[in-house]
Amino acid sequence: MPVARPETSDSRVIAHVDMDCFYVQELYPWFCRGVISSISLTVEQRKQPDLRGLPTAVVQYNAWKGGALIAVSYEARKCGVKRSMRGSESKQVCPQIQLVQVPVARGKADLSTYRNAGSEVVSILAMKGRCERASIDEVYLDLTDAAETMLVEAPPESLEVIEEEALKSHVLGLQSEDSSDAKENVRKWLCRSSVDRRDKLLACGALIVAELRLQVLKETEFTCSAGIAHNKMLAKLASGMNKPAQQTIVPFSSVKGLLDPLPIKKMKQLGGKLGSSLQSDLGINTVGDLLQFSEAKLQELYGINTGTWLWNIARGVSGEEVEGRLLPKSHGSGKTFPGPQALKTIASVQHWLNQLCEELSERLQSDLDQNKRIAHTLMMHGTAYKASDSDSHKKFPSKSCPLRYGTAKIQEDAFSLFQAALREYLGSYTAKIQGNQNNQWGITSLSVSASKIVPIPSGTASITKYFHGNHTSCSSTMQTQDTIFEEADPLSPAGKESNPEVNVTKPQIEFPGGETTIKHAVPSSDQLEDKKDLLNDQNPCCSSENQIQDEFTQESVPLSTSGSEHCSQMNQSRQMNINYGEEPCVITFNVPSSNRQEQKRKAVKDKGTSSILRFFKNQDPSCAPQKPERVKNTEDVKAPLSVGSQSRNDSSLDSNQSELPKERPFEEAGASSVGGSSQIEQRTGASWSYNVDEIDPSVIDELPPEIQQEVRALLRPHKRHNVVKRGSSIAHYFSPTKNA
DNA sequence: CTCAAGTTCAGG
DNA sequence: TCCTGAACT
Repeated sequence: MPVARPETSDSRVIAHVDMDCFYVQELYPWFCRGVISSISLTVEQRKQPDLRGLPTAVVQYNAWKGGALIAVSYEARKCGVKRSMRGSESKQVCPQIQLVQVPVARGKADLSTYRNAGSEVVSILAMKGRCERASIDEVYLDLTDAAETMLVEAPPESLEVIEEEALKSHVLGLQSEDSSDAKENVRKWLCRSSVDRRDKLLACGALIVAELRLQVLKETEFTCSAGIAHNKMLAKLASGMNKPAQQTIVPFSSVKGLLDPLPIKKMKQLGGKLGSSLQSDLGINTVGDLLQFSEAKLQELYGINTGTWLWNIARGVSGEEVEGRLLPKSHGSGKTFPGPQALKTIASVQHWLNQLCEELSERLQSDLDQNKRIAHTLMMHGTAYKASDSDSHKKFPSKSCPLRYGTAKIQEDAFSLFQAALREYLGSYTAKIQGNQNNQWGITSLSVSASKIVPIPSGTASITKYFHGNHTSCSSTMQTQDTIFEEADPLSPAGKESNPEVNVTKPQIEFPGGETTIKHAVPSSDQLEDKKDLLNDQNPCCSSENQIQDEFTQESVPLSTSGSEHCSQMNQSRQMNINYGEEPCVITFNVPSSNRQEQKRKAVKDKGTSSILRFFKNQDPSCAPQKPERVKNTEDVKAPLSVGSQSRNDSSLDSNQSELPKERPFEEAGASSVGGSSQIEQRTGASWSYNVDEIDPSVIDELPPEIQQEVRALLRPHKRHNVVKRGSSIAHYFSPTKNA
């Protein structure tokens, strides 16, 4: 008999909150699903309040056929306007339609407004429990602790008044939802005193979520819909059931009734190919239909992990943790160049890469300033076609390299990556890469992204500010800053006391394959002939090589001290770099703070431990990677930043030519080819010896909590889905073995 | 085991 | 559509 398994997850209280906009929703019901649309609408409403109630659509670009619709208003739909129509097409169907444009910057859509709006809301929702930002407008909350606290200190039945908002909850399985006394029924349900503890916890969770949603409304004018259930999957499912601005509770006893008739494609990971395979392979349509298949059978068909996952979700079981993460793991910027717009010259590719990198760099700088995080990997991806040629089906490869801060360097590195990729794409040495009109290739999309973002010690914030404050006025300080982070230890996913040697080999880790690979990855100078003015005397664009070399020198210095302290090198090299960069300033060496040891909630989490002390208070601030305060918007520094960065960065095809020479003097003075490293060596060497005395070179546990958290997170990239822990029968699902 | 690169999925 | 981001292989 298929029954949802209790296991440990059943007493958790998980909420999924999906933003929408209530007052907007009444006017624009189609906007219920996202802050993106809501925000753009709000902005537009302020500008032009007349838009209310009119057939409206949000459109991206208008160059070609009026742009692409990303959101269509209810009124417009009545006119027959559909998503995936072109703007001009919608005009034909609905001449009076109002088209609102997504902001454009650097020739591409700019979503920073929406990202910031999402951050605004997240910062409020994150206050009552562990919060995971699941997308630009969704979060998961683990409210277990808060709900348990509430149950002890102020259970619903003890309250004289229940929030109106909570009374408007939908309780799956509760009778007479639409009767006139629906709220009274909900009240009774919430206040039942002698029931399953799990339901009482959900009731507490519902009260908390209701309050959170009200607070979001008050402070941001956005509304949210929410689902409250015992795991993420169910919460997510529930949050979409009553929109907008409503919340839905899934009592344990209603899980089966919810899932059994649910079309399989509605499940979170089954909307695509896997869902289709399920339908065709098994001839099923609902989640309930899945119950008849054994776990072994599902594993046989779809692999160990997926099979087990399927078997579990069909029973409402999902052990996925709510990750305490409010900030994105990566930043990216991309653009497509469909059809005739395909890029056919190196110059045009470089132009667009520069635009993309400019945006990326700006966002990275904001992240650094506001969240004190550094990204360590730059990735470039593109799609391309090849006119004829044998293997025209080959895909354009992605390439990555260590990320160096500074717009110009990012641009330079991204361009190098592109050239390496193009070379590979076209085959070893197809002489004609530099394209003119008669090219055989075209680039139909480009994107750059930054990942492996880790926090820097909080004490260095002042350093960051110091340089940030100065770098706009003087490019030398900018250069200095670049150098700092260029040198920053990548903090690659190593650094566990178990194998400290890994740190020593870090260069290889950062750029596997060693030098040979690197040489291949980096375009050879002869291929840059057409752009030699770009890269001339500088060590030919080999950003990667520079990076490697720098890191080698960086590592080689400490090596001279002793070989036995490798485990601490990671910390110290990081510290010393910062010290080095900060030389003109006052700030003292930053010893990893050992307080705030509550850091890794993992330790406290699993059982609902006695960490229940507060109710309706800021709970466990460590869910925020950095500060318990607000999530910093990632890009509201645009104004001050653009003054410096935009002016010094190209807006034309060959801007690099004017830009690079400007920076080169500093590189040559400080870091060109061999000499540069030596200078760095000296300084870092000095800092090193100093730091060695200052710091107890132990291990990871001595890092600041934020670092620890991040490092451990890197060490434990979560395997696919769920599965309950310590559950007897399904414990083996955690087996590290991968399926094919 | 980790990594880079490829694929899939989900949103607005 | 186009753009963004996460996760799995």
